[in-house]
Amino acid sequence: MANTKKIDFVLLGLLSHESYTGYEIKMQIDSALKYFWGASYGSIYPTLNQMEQDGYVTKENVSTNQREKIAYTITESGRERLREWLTLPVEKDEIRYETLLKLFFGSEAGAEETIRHIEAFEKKTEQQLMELRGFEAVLKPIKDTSKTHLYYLLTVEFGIETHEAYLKWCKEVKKELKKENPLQQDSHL
Amino acid sequence: MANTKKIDFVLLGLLSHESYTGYEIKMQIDSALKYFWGASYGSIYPTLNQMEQDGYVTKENVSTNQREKIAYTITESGRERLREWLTLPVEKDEIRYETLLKLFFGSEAGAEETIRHIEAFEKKTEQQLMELRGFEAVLKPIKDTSKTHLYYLLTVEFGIETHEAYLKWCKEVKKELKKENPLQQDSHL
DNA sequence: CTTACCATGTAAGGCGTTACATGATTCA
DNA sequence: TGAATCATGTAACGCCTTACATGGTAAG
Repeated sequence: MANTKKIDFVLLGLLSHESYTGYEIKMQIDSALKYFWGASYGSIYPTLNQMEQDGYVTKENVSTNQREKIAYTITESGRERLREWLTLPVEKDEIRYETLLKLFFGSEAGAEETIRHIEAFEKKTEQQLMELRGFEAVLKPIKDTSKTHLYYLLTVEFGIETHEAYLKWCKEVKKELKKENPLQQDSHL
Repeated sequence: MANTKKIDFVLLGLLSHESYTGYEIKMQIDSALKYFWGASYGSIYPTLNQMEQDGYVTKENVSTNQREKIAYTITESGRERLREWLTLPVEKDEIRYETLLKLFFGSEAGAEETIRHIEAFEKKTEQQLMELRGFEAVLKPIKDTSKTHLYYLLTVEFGIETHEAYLKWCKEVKKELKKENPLQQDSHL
């Protein structure tokens, strides 16, 4: 009851910025939203069709030659639905970090094994942080040219702050676990 | 294929620390794991029964008077299965933050509305941070008495670092959004 | 005596990923 | 000419939450 599906609002939100094809929506999700949300084609395309039937979006054939291409545009009714959801309180923020699970149960496998997971997490975090800083560099200069740029930038700043915190934490964890297991050196590729 | 369910390992992991009833497992998940994982009775009880049939845990009736109570204990085979999973690389760490979604699409609702979500997030973060510091205060003095305490503490430190980062970020976001909407004052209850 | 908590479980159904299916276009 | 990318979609199925069902015990 409390938990309604969010995919409708993800699509409506993206389409409130500009018109997109299903494929472009997927690309947006995989770049801009990927640090806090995800979705697959198997949920995007059917939802788009459903929302067209419900009058929240309109579809337009923009095929070039033989390559079929359908652009979706939000309607006023769709915008209203989005705004309505936007005023509702947040239902749930959740994280599911398998890395933390493996750390929590790490005593069964030992410090050495656990350090490996932390180092993998650290490496991934560093890469993502670089990407986020790239977004930041693009968005910061244009943040006053459009509201959407500012809001986008603020979510990027969230990613940066949290990823920096992750890295700081990784260092502490490694230090602590290497006390457990004094032979362990920094592993290099 | 890549994504196998984790509930088995959550239960096995908890039972590797000590024997529990299904009810106690749920309490553990809702206190120690809740910052990075969740599970409901509807998945806990059936999984426990399945794992008993598979020989990963044994059950023991520990009912007191009329109150039925079943304690589960991990077997050597269960421990092996846990250790095996522990050596496998992490498949996925994910976050699903509705707050970030509402911020990303915030331009449709406006700064004032969006600030409300940030303030709600900030308040919840402060409460959770207090709870995490409580855990830290308990665990820090005993971290050398058991490996499990140390690993538990490290996950608590993760919560503390990230929640502090959240709070820092909330301040920046509020500052930035209030520029957008200069009439907005700090809201007080 | 009733509310809150202890305790175990099942059934229905939602949600959404994974895998599959199909075909055009671009580039090396 | 084969691989990568563009592009749309469906079907199967897995996973897990929600809601329901049942009953004991402790405290006020």
